[in-house]
Amino acid sequence: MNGSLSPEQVVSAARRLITAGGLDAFSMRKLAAVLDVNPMTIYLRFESKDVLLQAVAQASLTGLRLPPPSGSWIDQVVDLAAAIKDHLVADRAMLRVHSDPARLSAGVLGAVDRGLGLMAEVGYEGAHAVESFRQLFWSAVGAALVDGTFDSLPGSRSDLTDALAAVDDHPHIHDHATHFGPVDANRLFRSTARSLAVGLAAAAPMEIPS
Amino acid sequence: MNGSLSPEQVVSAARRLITAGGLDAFSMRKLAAVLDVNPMTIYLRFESKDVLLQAVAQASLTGLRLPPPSGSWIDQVVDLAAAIKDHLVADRAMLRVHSDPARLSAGVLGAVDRGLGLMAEVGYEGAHAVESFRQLFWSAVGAALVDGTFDSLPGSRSDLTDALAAVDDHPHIHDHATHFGPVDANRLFRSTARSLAVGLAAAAPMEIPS
DNA sequence: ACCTGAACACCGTTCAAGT
DNA sequence: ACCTGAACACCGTTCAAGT
Repeated sequence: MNGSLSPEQVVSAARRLITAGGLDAFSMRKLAAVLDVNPMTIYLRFESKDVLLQAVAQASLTGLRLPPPSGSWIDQVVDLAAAIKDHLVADRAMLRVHSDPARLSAGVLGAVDRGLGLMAEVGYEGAHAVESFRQLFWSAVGAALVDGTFDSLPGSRSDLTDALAAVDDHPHIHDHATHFGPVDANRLFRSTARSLAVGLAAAAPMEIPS
Repeated sequence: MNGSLSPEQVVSAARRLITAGGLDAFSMRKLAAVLDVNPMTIYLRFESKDVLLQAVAQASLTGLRLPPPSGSWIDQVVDLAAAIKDHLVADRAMLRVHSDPARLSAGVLGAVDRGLGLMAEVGYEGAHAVESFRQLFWSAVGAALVDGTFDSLPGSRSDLTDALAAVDDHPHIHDHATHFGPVDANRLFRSTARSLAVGLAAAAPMEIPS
């Protein structure tokens, strides 16, 4: 190893390691082993594990691709939110890391621009357009963070088994017990985004374009 | 120390430690020091750090209190979502831990029951009621996870400074640049929940009750 | 200038030994 | 039966020393 270790090499090796083994199992020493380098050599490129992980998180945001616009206004809103969420989910292992990715990737900027455009189409202007798009954007981020947590909070069968024990206090749960199947994260997010889009459209100054 | 260390003591000390110092700084050895006990004694109560953290996460879900129902149907839906989210945010440091809290607290069950009831009020039945409530519930969980990440993804001023550099490709961002102030997480979530509620109401079989 | 080995102050957890 | 001390196999990071 002599001047041959670029920061990009470090980031991409770290990304591979995290995607393969998760964030918890990631360590500077393992990364050094994979790079066939002394652990301390990495510290010549990145001042700490934290700084390296931020670079990794930023790299993971760069590849967002938007689907071509098609369908009704509501369809387009839902598609956009889903694209954001899906991209974030793909790099979910790194999401927690985001404490300061000040610079945004071109992909994310494209999504922001598309979203603002959609809001403008139904008459949202200025701060209202920003506000409306933010609802969509942060819902997508939340869904991405939540993805994988599904089945560990209300909704899975095992939860309801317990709930039925407390059924005296919870008549509605009792009535709907048979309908609590497993959660399809993707389907659920799309229907949520659709409801959100309908709500945004209803409050918009203009009619929904056809 | 002789038979005097209850699992409850361990959980509540762990909770205090995590709330005060965050999950990253939490360790079994520090917990043992706070409890004035040998680190290994904790392992007689909980088989691993992971298992202990799950018990902590579950304990943190127990205290959810619902606000008294008031206002329009939409107001109530928004209030419910906000209550869930606020409670989760309060214990946000522990949220990541949830890999298997199979048993739900009474507080969460109450929220599920209230939500299903609200959906029934506008005519959602069976699986549709469950589906509609899930949109609300998981939005709240997502918002809770996201809370604190605000200002690190699109929306903060520093982001837009960068975005303006790429302005040729992003006309909508350019037009709205001055409206990207800091994000008020709480206000944003409430307006998101409101849009969601409007969307759910619009698709409901019945009229919104007054 | 660039890299490294040894060392420091931590981890979670195992296990043989103590009372 | 209940607890513990020493030990193992790890961490991130510092820093003096090597080339």
